[in-house]
Amino acid sequence: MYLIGELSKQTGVKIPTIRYYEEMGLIEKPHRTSGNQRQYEKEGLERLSFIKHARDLGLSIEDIRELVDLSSSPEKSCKQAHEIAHHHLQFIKTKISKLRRLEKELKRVALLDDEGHVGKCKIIASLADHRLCKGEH
Amino acid sequence: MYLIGELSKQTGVKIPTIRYYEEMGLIEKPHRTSGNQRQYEKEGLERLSFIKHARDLGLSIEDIRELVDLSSSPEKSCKQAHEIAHHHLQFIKTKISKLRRLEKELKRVALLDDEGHVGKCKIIASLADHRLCKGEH
DNA sequence: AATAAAGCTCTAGTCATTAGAGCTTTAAGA
DNA sequence: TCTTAAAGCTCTAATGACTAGAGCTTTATT
Repeated sequence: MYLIGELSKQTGVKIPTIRYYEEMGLIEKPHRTSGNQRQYEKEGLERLSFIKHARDLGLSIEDIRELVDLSSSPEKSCKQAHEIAHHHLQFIKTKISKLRRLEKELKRVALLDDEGHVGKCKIIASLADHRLCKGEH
Repeated sequence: MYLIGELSKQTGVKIPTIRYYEEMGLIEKPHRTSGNQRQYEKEGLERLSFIKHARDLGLSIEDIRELVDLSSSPEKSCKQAHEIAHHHLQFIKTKISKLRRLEKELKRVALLDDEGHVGKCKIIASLADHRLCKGEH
């Protein structure tokens, strides 16, 4: 039995976000007290944790809605859940490799200054000169 | 000399997005033809490519504005440039390590299905079970 | 000269929140 | 019991980074 503030603390999801999820139909409308305040049960906490977890992993609300819907019809759902997870894994992998390339490029740029103090600033020149990393991303 | 459509094709940035970047001050206002159409030079193309790359890598508009300002204002000191470059390098490194953790977890989640078709879908169960990755995100 | 394609501005919509105004309910102390 | 303070409520509007559409003008081609 948690009020929204407690639920927020437990899950790390901010209060307006919880209400937004409710409006979006991601979480069930909770029971209200006589004074109209939301009152959550353990299941509400669990579902919100699930959503938080999936959001942290970068899944979209729609992805999550799919997963949530799927979890209520478990017999034909695993394949689809697998697809969603894999699709997202691919997305993350691409992102990582792109970031590695930028890291390399930024390192190159940042290190220039070690020798660059003799003449003009080479960092700026290098940032402006995009040819050096053409085609890499 | 490109019109906006050509620039869009060359860079992969959609036309309204180019105009949006202009409004945001990320790219310079280009010369207009007698008929008021935007006409870009090589430099315009290069800057937009740079922005596209940085966006693909997940840098925010504000991050990019800093880099762009840096690259187009040589009066700024080399020290400042060095600081900004390093700051972004740090930013990228953090981002990479965060994504690596997500990758690991998603792999764990996605691979579950290899054995999971026997019983209930373990992907959903795993996403719901936050204990398995507590503290990681 | 006519038509299609591409350009223009301006407004409004998207997603996933987040912030604020202005009110009510609840818990705790005097 | 009365009074605050904290926490709740609804509703509206803003954020960031686009994206789409209406309704018009310019340019290229036949």
